[in-house]
Amino acid sequence: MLPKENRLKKEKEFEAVFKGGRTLKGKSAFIRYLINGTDKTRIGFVVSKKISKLAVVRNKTKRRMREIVRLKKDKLKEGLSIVIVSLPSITKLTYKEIKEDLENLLNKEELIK
RNA sequence: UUAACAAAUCGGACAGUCGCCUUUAAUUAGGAGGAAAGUCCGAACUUCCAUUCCCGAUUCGUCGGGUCUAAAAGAGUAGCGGGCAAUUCCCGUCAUUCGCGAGAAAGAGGUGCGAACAGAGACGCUUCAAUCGAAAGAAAGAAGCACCCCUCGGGGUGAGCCUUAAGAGUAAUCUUAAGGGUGAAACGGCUAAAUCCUUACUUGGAAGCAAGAACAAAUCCCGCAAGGGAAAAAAGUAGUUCGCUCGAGGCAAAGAGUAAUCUUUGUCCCAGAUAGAUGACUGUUUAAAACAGAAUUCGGCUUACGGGUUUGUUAAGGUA
RNA sequence: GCCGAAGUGGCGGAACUGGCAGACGCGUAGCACUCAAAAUGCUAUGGGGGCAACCCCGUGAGAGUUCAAGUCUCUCCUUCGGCA
Repeated sequence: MLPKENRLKKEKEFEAVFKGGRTLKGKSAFIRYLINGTDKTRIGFVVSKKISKLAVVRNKTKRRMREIVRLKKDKLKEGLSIVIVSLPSITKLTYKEIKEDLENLLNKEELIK
């Protein structure tokens, strides 16, 4: 789990990222990001009911993504707003496969320090 | 021993590293379920509406605050008795059906309207009729009980039904005895959880924690300003806090009761988030895997579920 | 999270208080008209069995009540809507 200051929370913040952000696409998820003008990097996760009807499965995928991002957090640039939206195929992948995929996305030049 | 039946119960553990939520002086303490699920019933709680009474105001029309749930209407329940805050729930019991059995299933008070098609006939009476087929049988929701005897048309016995009495039971009901009529018309055998009337009992209604309560910006407007915002509009908005977890609570013992359940005493505090906290990795245990994630809170019901454990009972077989 | 609604042929959409499911419209196929087509008219149109008469199964799925269920009751599935 991420500390509170690194979480994206407000409806408006999500809207801003979806409106103005740039997109990167992977196998398990896609990422939209935006420079928010503060010195904190904030990250939000989206797992819709289309991924799975079961709350257990949705919680699990969210927690896995959070864990991956938590371990990667220090290497990211500051002052970004990032939203990670999961794709339906994510439920078929193992933890290691998701980790590889997300790390590939986060290793792009614009995001890394 | 095998096969069953009925209950109860567990829902991985331990150690380490890195994180999250609540909490604390403190890495101090705690951190998803038996179904957290479906949202099918019921209750608590809150607001609104209606009603009763009281107080205050009044332009006598009503309005505001508090309090109560009387009547009617409406709603609910329906073998009988009990339990519960309450229920479509639970326990016991009764009659019925199923099973060799342990057991299981299910139960709508009274009266009437309506009740397709087929059929002589669908329940009150009268009248009519006595279906088709050699038979098995067919048609129907029903086709008119069983056995015995003979001279084939009757007779007898029993069951069923009705009445009365006695006994058992809180009651539904059961048992016994006596009497009665009855085999072609006495009795029994259909009628829904939908509609109407009615009986008994119970009950204010509706919406839901996104219920609701409190505090309350910026900007904007008025004003020279302090300040104000019921002159108009922004705004009682964004946001924050409360509601939010000590409860019809858990555990243990004693007592009442066939039981559901209740009473008393002792003891414990056991999630409270708000883009929403339980995760990731490693080791050991043979293997760690089922269904599945709290969102106002409880009580039920229902559905999903890998693998176990315990208790009681029944049937059949074996041994002593 | 809480509350509510719906599901019927290939499609839309009827079926009133339980009594012959599929009215009506669209579409599709065949025939007629035409040199040809359109338009129009007529006929057919859920599935299976049977020479035929006819029989059986079909209203999202599964149970129940009833003589009889698209309709009433319960469970499950899918889709849609409202509430800050």
